[in-house]
Amino acid sequence: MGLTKTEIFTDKQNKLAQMMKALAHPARIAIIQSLIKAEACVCGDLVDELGLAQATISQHLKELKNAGLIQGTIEGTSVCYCIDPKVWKQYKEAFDTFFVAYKNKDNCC
Amino acid sequence: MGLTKTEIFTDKQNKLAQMMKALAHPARIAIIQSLIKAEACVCGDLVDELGLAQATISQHLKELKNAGLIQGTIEGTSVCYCIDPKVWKQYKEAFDTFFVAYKNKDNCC
DNA sequence: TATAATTATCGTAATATTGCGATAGATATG
DNA sequence: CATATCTATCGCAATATTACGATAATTATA
Repeated sequence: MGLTKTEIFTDKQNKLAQMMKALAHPARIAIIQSLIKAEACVCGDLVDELGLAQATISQHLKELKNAGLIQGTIEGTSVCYCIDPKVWKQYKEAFDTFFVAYKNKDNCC
Repeated sequence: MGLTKTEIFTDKQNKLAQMMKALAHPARIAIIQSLIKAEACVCGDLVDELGLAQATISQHLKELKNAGLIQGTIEGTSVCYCIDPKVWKQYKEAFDTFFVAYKNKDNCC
């Protein structure tokens, strides 16, 4: 086992879970927040900023890239990473929809 | 290795990542959505509803309980689970704050 | 072309997660 | 009290994640 049974859930449920997963690590939260503050960033800056090895940062950046949240454009010897506004909006809306679904009705438990 | 270095991140970053992790599985998303729809629920119903074994459901419920998102009150031989409104609100606000921080400025990359 | 600078990838070790059968624990009912 | 019902926990196997050193790949510069 150890394998999530995606086939028994809806596409939306699987997608939302994957979105959550993309952000379910403090390093990736920190990277995103750093990109927001800087509006642009290269991996090297992040290695200095966070306390993780270059290989580790690169791996987290790859996951964020796979999630679609960030894009990287090559700029000389370095890479400029930034947030993808469209995907960010999709995330925001998906999360909003999820959290808005529950209204506290005080009529249970 | 294999151990997240929480000590190099802020409390907020660690907490937000943990919140994301609590919801980073389709079964837990499905459980929450089921609780929202039913306004109350027992574990047995979820076992029928989702296609996972009772032990697995119980494990996911435990994680959601640890995350504070749900509460369980014993009701005879079964347990009535429901969402904790206060914690839900905290989650909602934390997520909102995170997603609102980025404004698309079209002046990068 | 050689060197420096920067990022990606590979390989590996340690830890975490997922799923489930088996079983224990708790409570209602006969 | 014995039995049925329901949930929690244990133990295990399979897979995933995290972290990092070493190294490859790419591009700028001397």
